[in-house]
Amino acid sequence: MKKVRVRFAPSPTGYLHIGGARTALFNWLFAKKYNGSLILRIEDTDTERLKEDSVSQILSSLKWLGIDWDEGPEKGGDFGPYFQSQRQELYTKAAQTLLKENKAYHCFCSVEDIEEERQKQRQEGTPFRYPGKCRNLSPEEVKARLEQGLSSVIRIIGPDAGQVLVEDIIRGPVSFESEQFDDFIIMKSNGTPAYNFACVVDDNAMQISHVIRAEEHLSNTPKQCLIYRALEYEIPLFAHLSMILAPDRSKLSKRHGATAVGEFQEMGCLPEALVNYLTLLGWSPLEEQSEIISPAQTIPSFSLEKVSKTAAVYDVQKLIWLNGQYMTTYDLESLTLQTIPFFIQAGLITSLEVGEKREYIRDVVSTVRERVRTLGELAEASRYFFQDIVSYDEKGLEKYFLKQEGVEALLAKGRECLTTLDRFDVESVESAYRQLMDDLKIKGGVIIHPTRLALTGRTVSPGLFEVMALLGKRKCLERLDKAIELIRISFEKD
RNA sequence: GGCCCCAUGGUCAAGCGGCUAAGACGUCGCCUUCUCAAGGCGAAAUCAGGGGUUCGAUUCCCCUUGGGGCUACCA
Repeated sequence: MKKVRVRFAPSPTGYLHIGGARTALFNWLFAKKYNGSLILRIEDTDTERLKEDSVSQILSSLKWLGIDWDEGPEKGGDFGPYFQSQRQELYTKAAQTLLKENKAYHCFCSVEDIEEERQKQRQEGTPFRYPGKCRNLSPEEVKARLEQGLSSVIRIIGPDAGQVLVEDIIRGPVSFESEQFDDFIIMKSNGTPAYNFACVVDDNAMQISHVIRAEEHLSNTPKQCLIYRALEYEIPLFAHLSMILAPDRSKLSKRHGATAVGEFQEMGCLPEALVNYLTLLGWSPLEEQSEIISPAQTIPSFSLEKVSKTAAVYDVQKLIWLNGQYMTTYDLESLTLQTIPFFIQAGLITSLEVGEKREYIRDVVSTVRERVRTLGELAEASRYFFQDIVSYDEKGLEKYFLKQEGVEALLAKGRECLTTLDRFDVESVESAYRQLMDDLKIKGGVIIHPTRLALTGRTVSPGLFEVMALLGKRKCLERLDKAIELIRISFEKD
C-alpha cells in the first residue's frame, strides 16, 4: 500500500466547530492507524471571508484536542508552504498547462452577463450551465482582449457525455451524469484559484493518498475528478464523512448554542471527553469495547468502512455525561491544573494565590469532582471552600433552621464536640459526630442536614465530614457560630 | 427546480436474508445513602410508508415521503 497521507484543510473563516473537529479527528485516527502523515493545510484563497485570528484559533483548538499534524503551519514539511495563499505559482502554472493543452480557456463574460443568463435559464426551468460563449474565441482575440486589460476568468472545458464515477470508501461508487457539468471556473478574475482547482492541485502536489472530508464536498468531487483527469493526475481515494447536525436536524450554526470547540473548552469540557464523544459520532467501538474509549484504544480498530453514512445529530447531554466520567477518573494533578483557570474566573482565587493554595485546591478538586460534570460546575460547586457564606439556600433555611425543632441547640452541641478535637481529619470528625448522634439518640440526617447548611450554605455538597475536614476547624466553628446566631435572631424576632 | 447522499427508540448506534432487533446517553421506577452525584437492578421506547425479489426481509431492488448536501469569480 502506498504511504498514507491525509489532510485536514480548514478554511480560516471562523472557529473550529465540532464538525470540523470530527473531520480532523478521523483523519488523524486514520493516519495513526496506518502510520501515515496528517497534513494541515489552510485554505485561505478567499481573502474576503478570512477572519482575523481564525488560523490561530483553529490551531489552538486542534492542539487542545490533542490532534497533532505532521506537516503544516508551525511545523513545516517537504510539501510546503501549507497556506494556499502562498502557493499561487502552482495554481497559475497548472492553469497555464490546461490553457496550453486547450483544456481550459479565458472567459471574458461579466458577472452581470452570467447573472442574466442564469435568470433566463431559471425561468426556462433548466439548471444553469455556462453557455460556452467564450469557448471558441480565437487565440488572437483572446490575446487582444487580454492586452486590453479586460477582466477574465479561466474555465475548464467540461465533458459533453458519459458519467463521472466517484469511488467513495464510505458510500461506494457514486455516479454523476457528465452533462450536468458546464465549463466551470477554475481561476477567478483576480488570479486566485477556485476551491475545486486549488484543492486538486494541492492534494496532488502534497501526494495525498486519501481525501477524508465532510459530505458537503461529495457533490464537488466529480468536478474535481474532471480536473484530475485534465491535469493527468492520479486520483486519490475519497471518503466523505456524514454531516453533524444540530438537534433540529439543520446545519450547525451559532444559534444552536455551543458548537465551537472553544466553547466546549470554556464551559469546562475536558479535551479527552470531547475527543471521545466525537469518536462516537459516526463510528462505533467493537462490541467488547467500552464507549469510554481513548484514541489509543480506537486506533487499532478504526476503519473508514465502518464509518456511518447517516448524518448525526449531536447530543450535548451525552458529551456532558462523558465529561463527568472523565472528571472522576482523570489524573488529579492535571485535573487540578485545568481547573485553576475556572477557579480564577469564578473569583474563588486570584492568580497570585495559586501557588500558596495549590494543595488546598487539589484537595477541593479531589472531593468535589465526582459529583460535577464540567470544570465550570466544579468551580461553582467549590465556592464555599474559598468564600464565606453570604446566604443560605432558601428552602434549606426554612426546613433546617427555622422549622426544625431544637436545631440551634443541636448545632451548638456539634460545635462543642468539634472544639475538643485535636485532629481534624475525616475520621475524627465523623466519629465525634457519630458518637454525638448515639448519645442524643438521633438519626444522622437530623444533625447532618442543618450542619451542612451552616457550613456550605447549601443543601447539596460532598459528604459532610469530608467538607468539614477540608474546611478545617476554625472555619467550621465560625460558620456554626454564624448559623446559630442567625437562628437565634430570627426566633427573637418572632 | 435539477443532481447527489442518507433513513433502526427522543439522541448516538450494533445488525450486513432467519435474532425474544445489542449497547450507550436521556427518561421512569426500585436499591444504596447524610444531601447531591456516582454505583447496582429493572422498565418504557426503534426497523418512515407502499410495492416487489425470496420459503423467509430491518437487511436486496423500486417508488413515495422525510432529512441533508451541492447547484457561486465560498470553501
